[in-house]
Amino acid sequence: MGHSRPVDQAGLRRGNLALLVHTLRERGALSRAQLAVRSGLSKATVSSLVTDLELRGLVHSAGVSAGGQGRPGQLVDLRPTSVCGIGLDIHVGHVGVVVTDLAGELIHTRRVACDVPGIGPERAIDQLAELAVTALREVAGTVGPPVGVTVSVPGLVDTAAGTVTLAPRLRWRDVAIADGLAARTGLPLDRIAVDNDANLGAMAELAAMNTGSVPVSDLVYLTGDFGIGGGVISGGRLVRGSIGFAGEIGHMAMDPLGPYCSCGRRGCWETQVGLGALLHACADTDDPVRDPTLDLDQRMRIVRARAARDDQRTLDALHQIGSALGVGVSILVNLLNPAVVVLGGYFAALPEWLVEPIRNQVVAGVLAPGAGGAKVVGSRLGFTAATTGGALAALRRVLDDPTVVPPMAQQDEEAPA
Amino acid sequence: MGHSRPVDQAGLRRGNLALLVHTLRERGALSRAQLAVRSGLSKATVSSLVTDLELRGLVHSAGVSAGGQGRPGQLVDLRPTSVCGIGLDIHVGHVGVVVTDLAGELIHTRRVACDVPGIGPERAIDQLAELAVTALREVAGTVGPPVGVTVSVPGLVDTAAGTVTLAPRLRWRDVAIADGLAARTGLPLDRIAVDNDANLGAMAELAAMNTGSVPVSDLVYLTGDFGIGGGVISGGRLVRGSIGFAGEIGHMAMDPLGPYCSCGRRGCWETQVGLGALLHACADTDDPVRDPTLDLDQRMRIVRARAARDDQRTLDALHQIGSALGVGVSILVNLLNPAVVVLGGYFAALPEWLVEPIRNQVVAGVLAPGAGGAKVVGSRLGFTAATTGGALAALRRVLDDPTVVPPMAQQDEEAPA
DNA sequence: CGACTTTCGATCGGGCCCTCAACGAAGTGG
DNA sequence: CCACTTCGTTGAGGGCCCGATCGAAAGTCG
Repeated sequence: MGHSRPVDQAGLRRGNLALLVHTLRERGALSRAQLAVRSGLSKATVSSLVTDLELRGLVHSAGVSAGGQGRPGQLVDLRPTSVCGIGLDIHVGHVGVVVTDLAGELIHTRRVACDVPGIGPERAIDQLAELAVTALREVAGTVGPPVGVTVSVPGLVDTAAGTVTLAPRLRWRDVAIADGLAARTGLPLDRIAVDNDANLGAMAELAAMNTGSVPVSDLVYLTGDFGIGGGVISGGRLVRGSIGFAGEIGHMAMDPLGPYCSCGRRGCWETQVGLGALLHACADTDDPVRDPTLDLDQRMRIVRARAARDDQRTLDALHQIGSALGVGVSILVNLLNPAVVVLGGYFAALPEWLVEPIRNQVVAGVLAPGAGGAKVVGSRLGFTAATTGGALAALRRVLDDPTVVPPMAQQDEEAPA
Repeated sequence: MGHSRPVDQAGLRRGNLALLVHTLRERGALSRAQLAVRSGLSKATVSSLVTDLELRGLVHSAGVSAGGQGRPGQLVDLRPTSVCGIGLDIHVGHVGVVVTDLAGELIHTRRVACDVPGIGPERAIDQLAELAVTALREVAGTVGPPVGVTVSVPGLVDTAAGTVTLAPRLRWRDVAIADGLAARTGLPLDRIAVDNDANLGAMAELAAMNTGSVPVSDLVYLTGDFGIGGGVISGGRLVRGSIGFAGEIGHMAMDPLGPYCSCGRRGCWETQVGLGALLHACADTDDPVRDPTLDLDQRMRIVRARAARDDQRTLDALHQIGSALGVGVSILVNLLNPAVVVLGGYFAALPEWLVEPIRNQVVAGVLAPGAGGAKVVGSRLGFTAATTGGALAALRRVLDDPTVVPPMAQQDEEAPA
């Protein structure tokens, strides 16, 4: 098993620094005394840790706590602008970038249309590097240096090597993205990560979910346009599989007599619920929503408009897709018992019509009473889920080990680049 | 998220003690110097930790390491007899017990036929308690005190409360097993755990798998007789789901037009691959293998014998079951990318005929080339997997925190009861 | 056969970290 | 103006890990 992690007291310190940062992220500004209670550490230790974090610029004073008798506490809060995380996104038709601050707030985003399969890996990585560099230049005045970059890819990824093993829809195979980005941007290689888009989307949705009061640690995220991907989180951890290929859910065999799939098999789930199936069901060939040159967002807007005015063919199509989604989701819920199933990708544009039929199928198809408590919801992040997840994944380096940010000699506002 | 674990240096010590115990379990007897290298700790620390473990009776000297020049190392090894773990098992037709020593070696096992649904929970727990007490009496001379008891149940379990939420095949609902066992045996309540049979089986198979040189941390375990259960391990951790209902795999909807299932729905996987489907396919009603009064082992022996002498109807039936298994396993492999799929329950009695058709389906039905490296193998533990897993789960208490075993005043061989 | 080399394991001092207790600081309420 | 309460800092204390040192126990080689 992976139990090989020797612990020294530097690691202990790291863990407790991270504990305070996490506590502040979840609960907002707190006084040292409150931090001590929330974290379970002693007041003395919290004082020491907070001083440390202040020196690193990760937290700062935030006024005094009001109310109550006794001496008011001096609030401590994260200094969101201390560092930033960068998420990059490659898709078939575009590349994108998201920059968030330490609190996970979005501070910059951009998307550029780009025929990725057409121009090939090298020029696509050029584009990515340019996006990253310009984004960094734009946010340089308002936020600290980036702690990392994570690239989202719709395909199979070797996260350890930072390479794309196989991305059929990009027509990529064995592309060393991390190396390429490091060479172009000058960023250190160990701060560049590559991951699957559904995995990153799942992490982003999990984070968005956990701003509420009820913590969620088991979640399934579905993303898709023409293909369908899945991201699974169990116990707060991503389910990656033995070689990182988990979540390849679009090719579940749902119907041995179904239509042929691009993978060569029949009746894969994505032939039933992929964007192709929806468009086929709701419009004829010459319909504008089936115009492949149109942007995906625009086509979704058309479908939404038709559904909103109760166009019967569109409603029927959505119901059909929703039911087929529900059958597959039932399998996932039976197997994984998530607290939430999040619909991302193009599904996120149509929750009003998809959630209900899915729920019905799930309640009917899951053994556990009440579907084991599983809720089905539309994504809050939509098409930016994966990119946001990439930025959060980059921030995780700091969140899990605040000592990666070097202490500053003085209490300067900005760290050097 | 579940990040709320304040760390003090007692916890640090605990972690490093556990690290040594784990290292010894995996690598066998090692000298202190080797332990230092393997664990990443310093020699000085290892010396201190080993002295601590010796005082607790968990390790002992085991000769000297041969070969090489320089002073020979004094080998340290686990003292397997220091403590034991107890696994109890409830099934429809029997109750059972397994006792293992600290190394996981089986030192006692017993199975008693018992009509559990007929006699009801109270008398079934009586039986369990009696099994546990007699087992403890029998092993008292050869092994130390039990560190815990884990009860395996074929159904939905609330592990936190130690209760069975729902076990249709036992006709149990909301049965407080842990409380009942504690009252009957006098064992402390916090050392009695309850878990699902497939989960425990998965953990047992994982442990059996990891005695080899290639570590496995992603595994799917299938168990079944008339119903089918699943245990999923990802990254070395059990996938439990948000309320512990993960792995309810028998009721995946595989065929909307399939036969009716006991759950009221149609085409559940277990209607295709459950024991009922096999028996129905391979024998007429009056055939002895369909005699419900016969022991399951015996019926499997008959089927094996027929298949071994190439009885066509039996071979066809096994091929049919194997193919249907393969379709479902393909879904699991696509979604979870395990390194191994272990066939437990009655499947474990027939691997020669089931593994091949499953493999074929999986290779054909999984997107990742070579099925993502997933191997399909028969269980090594057979029907005792869940019970053995229970004993291992009980031992985990010591393995993860060796300080639960109190230090002895002298180097006595046996600890007091 | 004896000195040298190599490796092992125990011990000691040092440094880091967390905790407890004590204390001054900074408010509120009477 | 004085208790009273709560906050945050400080210093003493103890636990833990680590590096260095040293004696012990082999093998090696002349």
